[in-house]
Amino acid sequence: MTLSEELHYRGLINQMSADGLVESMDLGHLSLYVGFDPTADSLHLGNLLGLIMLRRFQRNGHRPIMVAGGGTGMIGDPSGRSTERTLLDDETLTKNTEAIRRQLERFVDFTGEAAGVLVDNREWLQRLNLIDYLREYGKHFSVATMLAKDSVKARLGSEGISYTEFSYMVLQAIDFLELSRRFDCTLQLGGSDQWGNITAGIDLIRRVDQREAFGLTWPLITKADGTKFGKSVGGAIWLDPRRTSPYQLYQFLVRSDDSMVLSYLKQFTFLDPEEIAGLDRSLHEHPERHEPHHRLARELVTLVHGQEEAERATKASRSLFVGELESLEPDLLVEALGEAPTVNIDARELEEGIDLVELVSRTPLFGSKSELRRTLNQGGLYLNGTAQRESITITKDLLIDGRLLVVRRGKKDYCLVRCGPE
RNA sequence: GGGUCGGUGCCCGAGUGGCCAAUGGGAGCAGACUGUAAAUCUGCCGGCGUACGCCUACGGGGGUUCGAAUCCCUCCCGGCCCA
Repeated sequence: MTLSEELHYRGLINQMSADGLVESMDLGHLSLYVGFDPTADSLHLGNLLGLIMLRRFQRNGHRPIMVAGGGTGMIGDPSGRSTERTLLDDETLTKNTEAIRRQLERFVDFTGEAAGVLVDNREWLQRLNLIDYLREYGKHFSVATMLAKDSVKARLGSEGISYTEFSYMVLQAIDFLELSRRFDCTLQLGGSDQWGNITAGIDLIRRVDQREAFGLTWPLITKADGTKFGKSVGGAIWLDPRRTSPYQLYQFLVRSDDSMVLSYLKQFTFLDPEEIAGLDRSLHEHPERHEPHHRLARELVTLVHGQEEAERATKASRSLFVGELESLEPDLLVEALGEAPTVNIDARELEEGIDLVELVSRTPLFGSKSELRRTLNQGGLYLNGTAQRESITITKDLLIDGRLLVVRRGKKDYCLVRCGPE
């Protein structure tokens, strides 16, 4: 299967700038880039597809270039946003860019013929001065064309857009031009919301250097309800394990909708079509086994955090959701709940006994005592696997192995309470 | 700068002197069903207290009133129209 066929099969092509792209794509030896803006000090699941795309191309002999947007990040991309961004200060931006660079480094191969490249566009964008910017680049942009971009149109129809954000596409176009000169980069990839920015670059390269460049976008990845993939209620799913633990990432993926899981497997993993077909069968014949879901979770946690963490997350998930957690060996229990939040309490407090509500309010499981009481009344609070309907007094004899309590909210949220001196 | 309409709980959006912690929808949470899925059904959904209750809240501040999200003044912010 050629690269272009594969991308089609996987549902990873939304738009392509020219038919000629297919041929050069299938021949190999292109240099291509994806940009990552440092809006936070970690990438999130939404950025993952860009990284995976670069890998797919690299496997087919193309050279991947990752651009950390230290410069563009100073302006703020209006694409896909209904509101103006707050400008990040220099210090934050530098810190974020550094953090993101470190994450990016782990995703492509920097050796071999198609060795990857990592650059920060601040390198060239910061050197621009206003007069040069307007004379050298601004002159090539038609305001009418800029106004016609979806990202701009959408904003004009809602809260408006500042001149600063309006100019964003020019900066991204300059990036593409710069990369085409430095690395002979002739292809830019991005999510579908990047189309306008990408074509701005293609146009600039044609006007200034009379060269042909290409663009390719992948579709917006959504959840079954139509909202963006990679966001949970609490916010984004991060690639930094300190923000989103491997276990949480695993769980997020395992809970993917049946209706979406196959397309996620195609888009996010490197499994071949036969294997995916097998998982498809499993989904239909034994939906309760969640095989595709676990495979997806396993693959991505491995990709992001490595083999070892993936093992741990898998094991923890299996212990917590298959079979009786409370019959586990205490040590295994601690191991399985290693990813869950843990609170410590002093053994002396249990001498007199402590109120269940009081104890559980110290866990991060509930936002307030009212919420906790509500859940308790509704039978959604479990202590050592048994639903509690009203507050009880906790004493030593309720401890598992004389040292542990397992608190659970609903079906999925655990907290481990350790009791000891400390 | 002038005119005008508007700013309500996580979001949308009713309410236009007391019955308003505030209708409704969405999101969220819990329960039932199941498969850690979807759909569906039920309950909850500002905080604190088991509870009669108290506190905080309808852009900010001030005022009228026994009583204000609702009336008045003022300030801030946004839409539209005029300049």
